[in-house]
Amino acid sequence: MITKPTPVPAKKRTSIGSRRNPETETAVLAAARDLISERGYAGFSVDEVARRAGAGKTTIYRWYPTKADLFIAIYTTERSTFVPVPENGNLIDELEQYTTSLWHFWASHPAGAALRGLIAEAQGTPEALSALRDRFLPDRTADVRRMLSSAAARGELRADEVDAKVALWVGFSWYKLLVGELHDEDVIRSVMMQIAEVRRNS
Amino acid sequence: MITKPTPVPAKKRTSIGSRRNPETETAVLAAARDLISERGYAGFSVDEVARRAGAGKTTIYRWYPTKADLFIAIYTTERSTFVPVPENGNLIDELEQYTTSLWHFWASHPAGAALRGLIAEAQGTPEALSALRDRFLPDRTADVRRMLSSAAARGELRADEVDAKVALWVGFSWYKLLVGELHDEDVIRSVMMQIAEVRRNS
Amino acid sequence: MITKPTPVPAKKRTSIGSRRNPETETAVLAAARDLISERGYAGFSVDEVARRAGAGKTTIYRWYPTKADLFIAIYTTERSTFVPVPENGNLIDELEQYTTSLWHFWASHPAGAALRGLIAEAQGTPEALSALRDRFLPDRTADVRRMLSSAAARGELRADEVDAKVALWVGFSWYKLLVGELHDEDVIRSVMMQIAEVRRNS
Amino acid sequence: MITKPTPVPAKKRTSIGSRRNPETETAVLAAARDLISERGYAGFSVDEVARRAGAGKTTIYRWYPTKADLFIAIYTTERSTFVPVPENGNLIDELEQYTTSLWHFWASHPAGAALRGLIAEAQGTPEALSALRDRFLPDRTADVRRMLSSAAARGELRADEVDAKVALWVGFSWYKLLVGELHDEDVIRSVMMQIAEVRRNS
DNA sequence: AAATAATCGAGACGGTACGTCTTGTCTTAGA
DNA sequence: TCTAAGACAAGACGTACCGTCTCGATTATTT
Repeated sequence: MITKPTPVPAKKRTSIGSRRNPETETAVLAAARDLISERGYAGFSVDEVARRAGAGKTTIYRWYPTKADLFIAIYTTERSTFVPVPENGNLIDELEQYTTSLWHFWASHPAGAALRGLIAEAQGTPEALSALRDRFLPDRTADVRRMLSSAAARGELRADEVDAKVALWVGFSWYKLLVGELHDEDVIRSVMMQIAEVRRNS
Repeated sequence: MITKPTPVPAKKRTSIGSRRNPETETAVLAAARDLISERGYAGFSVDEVARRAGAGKTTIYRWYPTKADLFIAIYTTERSTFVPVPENGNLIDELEQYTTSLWHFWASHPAGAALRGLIAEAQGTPEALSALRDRFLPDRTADVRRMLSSAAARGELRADEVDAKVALWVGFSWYKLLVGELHDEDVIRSVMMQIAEVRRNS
Repeated sequence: MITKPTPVPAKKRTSIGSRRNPETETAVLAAARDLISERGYAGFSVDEVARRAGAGKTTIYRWYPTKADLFIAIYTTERSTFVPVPENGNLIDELEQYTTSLWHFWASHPAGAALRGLIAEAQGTPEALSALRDRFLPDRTADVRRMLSSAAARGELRADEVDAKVALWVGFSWYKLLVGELHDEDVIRSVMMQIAEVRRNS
Repeated sequence: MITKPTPVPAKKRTSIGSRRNPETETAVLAAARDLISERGYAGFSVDEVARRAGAGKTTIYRWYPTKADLFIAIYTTERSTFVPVPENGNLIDELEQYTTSLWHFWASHPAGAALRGLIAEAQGTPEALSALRDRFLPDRTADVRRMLSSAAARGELRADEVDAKVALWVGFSWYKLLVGELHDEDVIRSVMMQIAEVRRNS
């Protein structure tokens, strides 16, 4: 009763036969991106994506059997473009720059909302949880892991600390994303210094 | 879809007048606790809580205008009972014991699922987000903040590090909760050592 | 969600002890009248009457055990004032004037909506049906019956026709009320002539 | 609270694609018919129809946007089968036979309850009122109008009386239906004679 | 005066219906 | 074989109302 749901399918697309139609693929992803950034996790529905994309629901479910898969797809497009991986030999600077870039990316692109959706979804269904943990996380923490490993190789920290530090970094970034405090960039540097700190406690 | 929905309202309760009926309150909370631990966030519905508690939906909505409020209520009961706050003058030990207790609590009580639900809910609705950030978090991080502040008072770390360390601790614990790795207790000690580490980088 | 429901109880009334409070009685009836004329049958609720009247629901239910009773009460006040019973020895004129007055009354006072509500209510609950048939109807058709009986006494129609004619008159008036055609006064005269007609068929 | 709500979906029906499923259509109408005749207007709910029919509520609302539409659908099935239109050249006999058949139909089939529900519903919502007046009535009074017009063509009554007589007939029949006096068939003949009477008053 | 009894407002309560929404499955018809 | 369209069962959402109930205050009558 509230919203006229933007029925505009722009153009008519039809099947191109027994191969996946790339136009449709694009349209679905674009619609999903728009929707998640307009309305957030609540207000995101497969029906609405289909409507906006002018796609059949079946089509969407064929490619993305789980909402989680769809969120991952939304997230993945463009991330590498927008989050450059710095490499200047100074771990703290690298971490700070990378984290800042990432937060900007999250705040300014549908990807942030998509990740929030993915995490939320994972709290409900086991498939989404394993998609998050097994398919999403390893890839997405690779950059930070590499920075830390390089620093360890340079002797700046101990190799057996890397895992813990990665977990700390992911946890911190997610936490700020999930409570909606991405604007709070001032804390980044001091936290990254903390993470970069070599441990001397027994 | 899966289970016979447990229609059994056990006993008949009647109103005790125009003041809140504590029996009903108990029944609702108990039903909510059971439900979230049986079925998780998906599968948790106010309808079902009402059905199990033998309560009217209106009653539930009267007390808990938001699902978030209900989750907080589920979480809050018993937490203090089950998560003792250690105090032995050794920060790392305190953090380790406390975190371990908390993870046990999360893993073994509906509270864990409730917090997961609360965080998920917060990704959808602004009310839930502010409930999480403004009403839930400050209270629930008070213990750790106190431990760290005490340590700072003892000169074991710098006072201006406390906030960052609290955020790191919360982020890390949430992260492990959200990806379902609470069983992975081995990492706790090394991470707590990292958090407890005094920072010497500029 | 739509309407701020006009909560204003103007003044605070309190109990005057172990006797019925006439102020409250007046307030309830006034609120009920206002409500039914503002919102019609749907949109009429005891809750709202209580709210507007500043009365307790229990109080209302004490006096009017059934919604039907409340409708009858709304209807009854003022009817005699507004619907004069003509008496001029000409049956057709009497019927026409009386019917016209009645339709005006129905159209311009809450009473019309109240009767519609009463009839609708009677389709749902047996109590309302018997209130309508046994307590409401006999009284409210007495005037027309008297007109017809007088005409029969004057020899203008047969005595055994009266019942049928009363039923025809009631049916016709209700019908026009129920389909919302009270404005259609042009038909009144021809129908009343038809009703006043003496029957000559065997 | 009274009755075991008969959940029995007998068989599982599934979608037959992007066309309306006639099995479902039948099941919904059957359930609606049963329900209205078992429980009457109060006690009739879309929820319960859906439950009994094993249909989704959305499906029902798709076909019958208004309860009024559903009532009309219940009413319409089978009416022509059960209410034959007599044609023997004698207006009074025709009216009497037709009215008697109709009352029997109303009394013995869900249709009667459905019409009562429709009329009641029309007192609440404008949509239902216009459905009743504009979509239901013209069709359903066509038979009687035809009888009267034929009689007028035969010179038995004046053509300009027909409308008034139709209104009288509808009003009378509804009245008896609405006050639950369909068993009172004895009055039919005398009333029909009255209606059939040619008017001689000026 | 004190005790008793009725009446009041307020509103909590268990139920239940409303009409809308979303999910994931399924079918058709067209390319 | 893939597509858009959309029907479908299931059931949750949050709001509204029903009629019953309990409270504590207020008042009139009885003792």
